[in-house]
Amino acid sequence: MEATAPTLSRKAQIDQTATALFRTRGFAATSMRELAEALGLEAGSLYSHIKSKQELLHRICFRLADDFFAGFAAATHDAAEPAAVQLRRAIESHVRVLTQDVAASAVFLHEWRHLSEPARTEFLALRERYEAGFRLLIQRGIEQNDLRTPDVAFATLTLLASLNWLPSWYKPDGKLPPSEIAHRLADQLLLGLANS
Amino acid sequence: MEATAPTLSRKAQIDQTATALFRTRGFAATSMRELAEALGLEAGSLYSHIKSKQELLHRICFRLADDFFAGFAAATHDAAEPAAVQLRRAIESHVRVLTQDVAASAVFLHEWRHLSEPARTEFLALRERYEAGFRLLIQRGIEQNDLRTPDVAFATLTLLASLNWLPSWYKPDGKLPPSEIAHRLADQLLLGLANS
DNA sequence: TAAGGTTCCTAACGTTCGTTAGCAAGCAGA
DNA sequence: TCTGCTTGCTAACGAACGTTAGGAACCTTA
Repeated sequence: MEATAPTLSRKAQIDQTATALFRTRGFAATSMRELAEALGLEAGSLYSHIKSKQELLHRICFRLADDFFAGFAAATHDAAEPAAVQLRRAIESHVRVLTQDVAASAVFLHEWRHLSEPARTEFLALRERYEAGFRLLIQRGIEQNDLRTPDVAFATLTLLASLNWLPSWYKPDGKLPPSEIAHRLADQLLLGLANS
Repeated sequence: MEATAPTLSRKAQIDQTATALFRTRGFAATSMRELAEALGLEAGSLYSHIKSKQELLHRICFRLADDFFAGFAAATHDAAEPAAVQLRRAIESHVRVLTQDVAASAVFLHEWRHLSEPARTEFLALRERYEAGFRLLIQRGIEQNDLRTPDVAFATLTLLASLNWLPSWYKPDGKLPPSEIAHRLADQLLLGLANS
C-alpha cells in the first residue's frame, strides 16, 4: 500500500498521522478511532504500538522542542560573532525547524496545553528558556549598538510571534522556498530593529 | 430585544464563563457539565438559555469579528488621511479590541476551527476580508511613499501575527495600559516598515 | 523445527459526552 | 386570580470516548 513510504516504522507512521490529525482537528477533538481509521486499522490495535493518546502528544511536542534548542545552539555557537548576526542565524534556524515539519510545529504551538502534568509545566519551562535565549541576543545586540528597541521583552515576544504565525499559512509546495522565507522574515524583523 | 437586566445577564453570564473555559481548556475539551458547574448549576439547566454548545462558540467568534470590523471602519473612516496614518489607527483599534476582552479574543483566534459548517467557512471569509483591509492600507502606504516592503502580503501576515500573539501574554492588570501597548506595537511594526 | 517479537483483530469495560423530557418554583403583568 | 415567562431541577437517552484483554496470524532468527 505504501509505495512512497519505504521503511517508516509503524510507530513513526502513527506519530505522523496523529500529528496531521491533531493539527487540523485539535488534540481533544481527535479520537483514537479516527486516528486508527486514517491508518487503516482498528482502535484497539493502536495500543500494540503506543501507551496512550497522551504519549503521542508528548512525543510530538518534546521532539520539536529538542529541534528548536539544537538549532538555536548551532546558530549561536560562535561566541565571537556579533549578537545581531547570531540573532539572524537563530531566526533562520527557527524558520527552518518550523518549515521542516509544519504539522508538528502547529501541534507544538497550539496543542501543548493538553499535555498532562507534569509534562505541561516542563514544556512551559522549556519555552520560557528558549525565549530567554532570544531575549539575551537582542539585549546584547543593543549593547553592541547594532539593535535598538524601547523594550527588549516586548520586542522578543513580537519577533517570535511573527515567526510562529508561519505554520498558519505556510504551504510546503508554495513558490517561496523555506530559506527565502527565513531570509525575508529576518529582513523585515531586523530592519525594524536595526539602528539607522 | 428586551433590555431587562435578568434575562440578558444570565445569558451573558453563560457566554462569559464559557469564553473563559474555552480559552483555557479549549472548546472541544470543555464539557457542558464543567461549564454548568462553573456557573453553579446542572448541565441540563443550560439548555433553558442556549440552544447548543456550538451556539456559544458561534456567538463568541462572530461578536469579536463584528468588533474588529467596526474598529477598522472607524480607523479608516477619513479617506483623506495618509494610508500610513490610517494603518496606525487600525493597529491601535485592533489592539484595543484584543485587550478589551482577552479571553474572547483568544477563543476567536484559536477555537474558530471548531465552528461547524457553514459558520466555519463564513468565518474564514470574514477573516480574509479583514486581512485584505490591512493589505490595502499597506499597499496604499507604499504608493504614497510612506511605507516600504518587498512583499505586501507577507508584511501583512507578519504584522497581524505580531498583534494576534498579544492575548497569549497580555494581562489586564499589567503595568502597561492597552493604549501604551498599542502605541509601542505600532511603533515597532511601523518603524520596521517606514521609509528612511 | 521452535521461539519470540510484531502486528492486528474482536469484544467489551466503565466513563463521559451533548442533549432532551418532564416537571416545578418564582415572578410579572392582565 | 390566571397566564405565561424565566429559571432550574432530576433523570435519562444514545452515542462516543480511551483503554484493556485475549487470541491469532505473520515474520524473522536460530
